Amino acid sequence: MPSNVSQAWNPSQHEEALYRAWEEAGYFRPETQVALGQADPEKDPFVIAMPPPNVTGALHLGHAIMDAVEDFLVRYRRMQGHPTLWVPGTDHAGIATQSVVERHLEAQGTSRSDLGREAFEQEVWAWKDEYHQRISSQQRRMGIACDWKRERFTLDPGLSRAVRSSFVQLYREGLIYRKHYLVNWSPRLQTAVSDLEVEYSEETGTLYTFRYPLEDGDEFIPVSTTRPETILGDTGVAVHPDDDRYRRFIGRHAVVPVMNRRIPVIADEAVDKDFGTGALKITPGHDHTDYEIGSRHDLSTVTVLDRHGNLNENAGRFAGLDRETGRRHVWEALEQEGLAIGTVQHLQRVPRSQRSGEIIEPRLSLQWFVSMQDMAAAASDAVRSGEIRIVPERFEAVFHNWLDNIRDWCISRQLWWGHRIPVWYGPDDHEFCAMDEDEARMQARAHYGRDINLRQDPDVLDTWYSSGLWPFSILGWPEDTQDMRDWYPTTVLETGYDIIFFWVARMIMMGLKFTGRIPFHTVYLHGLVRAESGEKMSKSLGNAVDPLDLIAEYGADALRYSLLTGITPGNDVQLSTQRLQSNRNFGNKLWNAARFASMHLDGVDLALTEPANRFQTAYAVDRERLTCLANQWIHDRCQAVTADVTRLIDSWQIGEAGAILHNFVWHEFCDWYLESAKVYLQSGQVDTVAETRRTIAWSLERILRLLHPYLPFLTEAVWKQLPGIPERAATLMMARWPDAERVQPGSGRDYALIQDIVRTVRNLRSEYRLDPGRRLDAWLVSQKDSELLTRNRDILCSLARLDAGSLQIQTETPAQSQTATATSGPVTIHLPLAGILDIPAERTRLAKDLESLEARRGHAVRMLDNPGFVAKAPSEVVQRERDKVNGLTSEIEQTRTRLLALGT
RNA sequence: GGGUGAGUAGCUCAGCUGGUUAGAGCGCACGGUUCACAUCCGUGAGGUCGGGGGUUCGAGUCCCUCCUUACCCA
Repeated sequence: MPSNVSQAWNPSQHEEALYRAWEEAGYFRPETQVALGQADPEKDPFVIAMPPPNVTGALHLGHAIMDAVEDFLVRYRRMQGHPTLWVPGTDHAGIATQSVVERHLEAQGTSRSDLGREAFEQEVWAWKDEYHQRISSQQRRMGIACDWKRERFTLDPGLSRAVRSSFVQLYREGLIYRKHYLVNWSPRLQTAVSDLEVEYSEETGTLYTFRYPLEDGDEFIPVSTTRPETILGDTGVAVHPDDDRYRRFIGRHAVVPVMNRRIPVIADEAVDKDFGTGALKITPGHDHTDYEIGSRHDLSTVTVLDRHGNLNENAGRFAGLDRETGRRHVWEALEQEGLAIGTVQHLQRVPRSQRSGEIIEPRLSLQWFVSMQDMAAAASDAVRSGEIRIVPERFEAVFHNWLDNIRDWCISRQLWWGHRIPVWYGPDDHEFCAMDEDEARMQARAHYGRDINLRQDPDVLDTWYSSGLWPFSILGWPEDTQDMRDWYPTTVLETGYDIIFFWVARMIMMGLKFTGRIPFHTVYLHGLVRAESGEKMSKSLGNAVDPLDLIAEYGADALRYSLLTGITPGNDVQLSTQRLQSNRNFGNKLWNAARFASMHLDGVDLALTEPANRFQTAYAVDRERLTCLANQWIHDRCQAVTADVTRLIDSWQIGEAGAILHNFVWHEFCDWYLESAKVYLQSGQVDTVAETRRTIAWSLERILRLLHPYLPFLTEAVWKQLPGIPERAATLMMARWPDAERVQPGSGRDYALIQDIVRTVRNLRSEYRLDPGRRLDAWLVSQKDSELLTRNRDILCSLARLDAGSLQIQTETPAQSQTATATSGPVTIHLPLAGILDIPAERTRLAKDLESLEARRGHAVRMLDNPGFVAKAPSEVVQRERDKVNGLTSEIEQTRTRLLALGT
């Protein structure tokens, strides 16, 4: 790296160019890994099917976290030499995309029905093209290393074939069926939606109580309802069989007010005696619970609302009114007839569309369903047996709970955007389910004995149906492709916990059903990104943040690093600009450390290792032959950090691993090692300088590898400027993740003592407000470590700013009384401060030190005095406490002696 | 009604098999033009780990219970 590079890391100057170079070189493709000989064929392939973002709109931070985590995993495994494939793609998102395009058309003064189906579909395709473009450019700016050549869209021909093929199979097995059923109807979007697409919100409404007149006599049953307009569709009144108040009515008949329809009074245990009046009006056509009760008692179903949610011809004189108006009018009618009892404010659960927020209307209609029972059981088993692992584990309970109580899945949607249901009807409505119209026609000819005109079912499938096939449809299923053989099952499915039912569970069910195998081995669930205010980020709330805005300000690396280190699996993350800023600073810190290194490595010929796989090439440094303490220390620390980071990542603790790297790079490598190395580099001793240069290069290169999955751009930019290695491995992306070597236990002790002495001197300097630039005289008194101190006196002098000429390292306490004194473990430090020293203040300070030392020793002594501790705690823990007591005892002695010397 | 998460420094959060004096970033105080970096350097203050009980030689960490809060399912 030329040392005249800019003083600050400037992401925008490098990131896009680096990405283009990676992509053009084909580094994102497993084929390149193999061709270069970087991948180890013995290792398991690592495969991720990217959760396809909706083409509804641009990505927000919720997607960015997904990109960051998956890219992290992919880069990490690729560096480890696993053949690695990450397949990107997008989802057509039926209902969501259709409604945004409809809104868009509305704004232009036209509409879906004006355009007609074909023209409307063209509009949506245009929308899709635009946003697909936006999305993939956003993802490229994030730096994601996915195989763009394998990119898929859920409406691609191949994926459409997968949809039809799976549908036909389920249909033929009798697992897909069509029936009239009370489904969740979205009046504005004019379609059925699944149970999962309905959200319930607690809202204050009105509970209306009225008299349900009996057919015979003038008795009545008091009944409460939140929806008087549905009285028009009542077909029964239910009470609890054990309810003494109403038992005498059971089996008799009531009369629907206004409509004068005769309906039975029935007994059903589902009635809650303690809610309202304890009696229930039954409207099977407009309420899920009523529908079930109605089915049990063979009640007829009357539908009084049409597809727009307005009262229909069955509502008699109220026909044509909307729901709200109808409600008012019906209640007024009850009041006029003297049947109204009263109203009361009431907190109720209102079903609303997850998409549009409008109130969902239960509505009887003819829909397609998938029978879920067996598929759900198989999915549950796959997780229970451990074949599929969910991280974090607690979500397994959520997963099982849903599958164990599953209901059949309503898959038909009355939309124009999506996979058309592959069923054709004859004139008598006979169904022909087939891969395409030709095949349906052949079936029809066989059925009718002649050619006949067929019409295809107008409905499309729920988007999640095609998403459920994603992990294998993207690899070419149902064909027996090479990709299926090479890459299926995939390895990790990474996504947010909010779609565990919608998507994860369905992929497992459909994967097992259609491929006979699990679709992935591990499910890793990340938390949701919340706005700085703490609320959920969403487009409808208008608080969605475009990752590109943050990237423009802080760089992609800082954004990625913030997302990766801010997270714990399954927990939400609140992203603050402060965090982004500090992580941008971290990048800059590393950049400058590299800049410093380059000043000393420029033009230096560094020996390289010659590993069997050239991607493992490192700078040749033999730990055994290192002679300088700081060089030994940083070498050992790099090994220990490598081990820690690898272990943490392997146990999904990506955030913790990142935090360790941050602290290591900043507060060990930069603050201590490089500062120590400066001393060696200026020593003028050829061997010391050479060893230090090698060690700087080796440790910096190690750090770049460890940080690459977090900060791909910065690390690559720096790494490419290093001497020697890039010529061998071409890109840091492909450089081998380092194996950690074992470190001698206790190896860090000597350097830690040096650090402690330096800190103690700095502390004294600060307490005495000594001029920071002034070189201090000092005496270091030590019984056993004087050789160590002597050997490292240059480092001590430089880091603690001691005067080299007057630094004394000795075994005897000096007689001088005008000194500030402190202990650093076995070393006592005296700073002669004749004329400055404030003896009473010094005495106070030492007394405080003494107090703290004694408190710590007291704590340890009490532990050792406890026979249970000595007998039961592991021996190394006990030994540690013993060593502590010994060390503290001598420090206490030193401090006491000093206090005595100061007099009283 | 059932379930899950969160509650640790002023703020945002780590702390995963129980074991030094509980950490980080930001903020705060004091001091710094040390030739990689002011997107910086040095020093420091600040916490009864939500309350109570229990298990244990030892609990932020395990168990019970309660409180606050967010979310999921019905």
